[in-house]
Amino acid sequence: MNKLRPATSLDVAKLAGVSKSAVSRAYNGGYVAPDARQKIMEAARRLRYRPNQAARSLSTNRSNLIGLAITALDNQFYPELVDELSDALALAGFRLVLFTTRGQADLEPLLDELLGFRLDGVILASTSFATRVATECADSGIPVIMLNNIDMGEEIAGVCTDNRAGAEAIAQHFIETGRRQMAVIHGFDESSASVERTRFFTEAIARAGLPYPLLANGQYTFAGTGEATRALIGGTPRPDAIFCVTDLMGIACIQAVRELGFKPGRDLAVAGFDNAQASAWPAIALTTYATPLKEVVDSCVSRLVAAIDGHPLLARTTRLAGHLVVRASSTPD
Amino acid sequence: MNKLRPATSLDVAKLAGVSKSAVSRAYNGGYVAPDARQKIMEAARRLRYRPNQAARSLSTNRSNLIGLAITALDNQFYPELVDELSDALALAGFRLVLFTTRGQADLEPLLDELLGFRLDGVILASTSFATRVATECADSGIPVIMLNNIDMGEEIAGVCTDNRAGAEAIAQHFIETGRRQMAVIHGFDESSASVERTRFFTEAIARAGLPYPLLANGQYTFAGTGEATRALIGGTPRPDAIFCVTDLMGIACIQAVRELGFKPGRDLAVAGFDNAQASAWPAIALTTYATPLKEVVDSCVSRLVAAIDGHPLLARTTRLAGHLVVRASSTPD
DNA sequence: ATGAAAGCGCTAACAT
DNA sequence: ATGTTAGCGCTTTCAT
Repeated sequence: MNKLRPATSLDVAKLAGVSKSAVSRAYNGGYVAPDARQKIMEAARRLRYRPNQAARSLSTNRSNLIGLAITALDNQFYPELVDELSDALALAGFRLVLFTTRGQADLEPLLDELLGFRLDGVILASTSFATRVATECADSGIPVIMLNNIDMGEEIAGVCTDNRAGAEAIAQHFIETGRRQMAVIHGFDESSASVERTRFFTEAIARAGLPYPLLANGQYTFAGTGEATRALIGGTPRPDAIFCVTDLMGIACIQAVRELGFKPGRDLAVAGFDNAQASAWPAIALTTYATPLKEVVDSCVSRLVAAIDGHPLLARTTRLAGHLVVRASSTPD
Repeated sequence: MNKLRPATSLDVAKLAGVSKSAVSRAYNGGYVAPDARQKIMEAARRLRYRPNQAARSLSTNRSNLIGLAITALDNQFYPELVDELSDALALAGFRLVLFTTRGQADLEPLLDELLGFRLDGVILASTSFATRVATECADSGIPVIMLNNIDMGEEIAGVCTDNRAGAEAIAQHFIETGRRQMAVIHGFDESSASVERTRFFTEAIARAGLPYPLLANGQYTFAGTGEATRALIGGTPRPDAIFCVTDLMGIACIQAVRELGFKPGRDLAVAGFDNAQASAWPAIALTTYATPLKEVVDSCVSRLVAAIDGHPLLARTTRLAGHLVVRASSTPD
C-alpha cells in the first residue's frame, strides 16, 4: 500500500501493456486507441500515477508555475488580489509561487530563484526591483507583467486601475461637496500608484482653481499615516479633505482623525483608493475609488498567458476604470 | 545579449574549462579547487547561469517547493500567517506554492497537482479535504502538516494556538468583568478552531456555574455573523457577552452590535480570537486572544523541514499558548 | 496507432 | 580534486 516511490509512466505502461509513449500521449491528447486509453487510465488509477511535473518541465520547457513577487500582504487589498489571481491562474492551468520580498534587502538571491525555477511567467505586484527583474526575465524569455503598480517608464507591461480617472473622481467629489483645502497622504516615490494618484489629484484640484493640496508621506503604514494626519491637521492651513492614495492609509487616516476629536465626513472628508473590503465596514465607511478587481486580474492573466503562448507582451499599461464609492467618511450629513 | 536558451551547466563548464560535474559541485558544496571554483563562478556570472531547478529536482527528488492549501485569504489573520510563513520558509530554502481552494468543488484535480509537482511538503491551513490529502501525500512520502486548523482525530501532524488556554482566558475575562449570560458565534463544524474554541469556552462557563452559553453560527462570514448577532440580541435570554471564535467574526459582531444601538464593552462584551491586526484598530478595538504567530509558524516550519530531512513527522498537534489582549469591546468603561 | 530511442539539465556514484 | 557515466521521468521525433 505504502510505496514511497511514486509510480512513473513506465510503471503504468507495463501494467497497461503499452509503451511509455502511449501513456504520455494519453495524458497529452495524443493519438491513442480508445481501448488502449481505457487500459492506461485504469492502470494509472490503480497505481495512483500523477505525471511528474519536474520531468515534464524538463522536456517541454513549461513549468506551469507563475511567480508572484510582492512585498507583503499587509495592504488589505492584496489578499483580495491574490485570491482572485490564484483562481484565475488555476483556471488557466497555472499555480502561483509566492516570493514575498518584505525582509529581502538583496536582489540577487531572489533573481536566482525566480529564474532557477524556470517559471512560465512572473507577476510583479511591488515596484521594488521591478526594472531589474523585468530585464533579467526578458533576457531569459520569461514574460513579466506588473500588477497594480506599474513601471512609470512604460518599459514593462502592466495592468492597473485607471489612476487618473480615480484621482479625478475623488477630486471632483471633494469639490462638489464643498471642500476647499485639500491634502494628499501618499506613499513611496517608487510606487506608481502613489505617484500617479497624487499627481492626477493635484492637477485636478489645480485646474479647479483651488489652493494647491498639502502633501504628507504616510509611508504606506498605519503608524506613518497617523503621524501624517496629525501633522496635516495640526498645521496651517488645516485641510478640510484628505485623499489617501491607498485604502490602508485611508483607514488609518480616518481613525487618526477621530482620535483628534474630529468627525470624518462632517468636519473633514477622507478618501482612500482601491475599495478593499475593510473600507466598507460600518466602523470605517471610507469613501474610495473601487479598483475593478476581476477585470484587472483577468486582463493581467490573459495578457500573461498569451505571452506564454508566444504572443509577445507589449510594454503597454492597461488601465482599467473603476468607480467612485461614496461613504460616510466624505459626506457631511 | 538576448539569448533565449538559458545557459546550462555544460555551457558554464566549457567556458570555465572544466566538466559539468565540477560546476555541479561548485554549486552544491562539493570538492572544487579554489581556482577552479573561481573560474566557474566567473563563467556562471558571465552567462547568467542559474541551475535549472526542474532538472535538479529530477535527480535529487527535492523540489524546494512547499504547497500551501488554503481556502482563501479572506480571514484577516491569514495574510499575516502567509507572510510569516513565506519568510520562514524562504530562510529554510523553500518557496510556497499557493493552492487556494475557494471555488474548488472537486478534490481530485487538486490532488493531481499537489502530487504532480513533487512538493517537498504540504501545509494545510484549511480543513476541507484535509484527511484525504494527508493520506494521499503520506502514501507518496510527502510530509503534511496542518496549520492553525488541525485534524481533530489527531491523525495528522499539526500546529495551532492553544485553543483551550485561549477560550478559557476569554471565559475568565468575561466572568471577571461580571458577564452572566454568554453566547458563542462559531464557524463550521469541520473547523477544529471553531469546534475546540466553542467547546472549551462552553465548558469553562459551565464549570463556573453560569448559564450555558447560547450558540449561533456565523459561518465564518461577515454577513453570517451579522445575522447571528442580530438573532442572539433579539432573542431571549439576551446575552451580555459574545465570544466569536475568530477575529473576522468578532469584527463583524462588534459592528452589528453597534448597528443595533448597543455599545460593545458597556452594553455587552465581544471577543474574538487570533489578534489579527484589524482587531487592534481604534475603530474596532476587539478583545481577543493573541495567537503567537511567529512561534506557530516557526514550529510548523521546523517540524516540516525536519520531516523533509528524514525525521518522520509525528501525528501530534503542537499547541502554543498566546495571550489575552483586552480592548474596549469588553471593558465597561 | 504505437514503440524505440534520443534528449531535456542536472546530480551522484565511480574511476582516476 | 576532477572527469566519465548513468540515470531521474517525461516528451517527442522518427520509424513502422
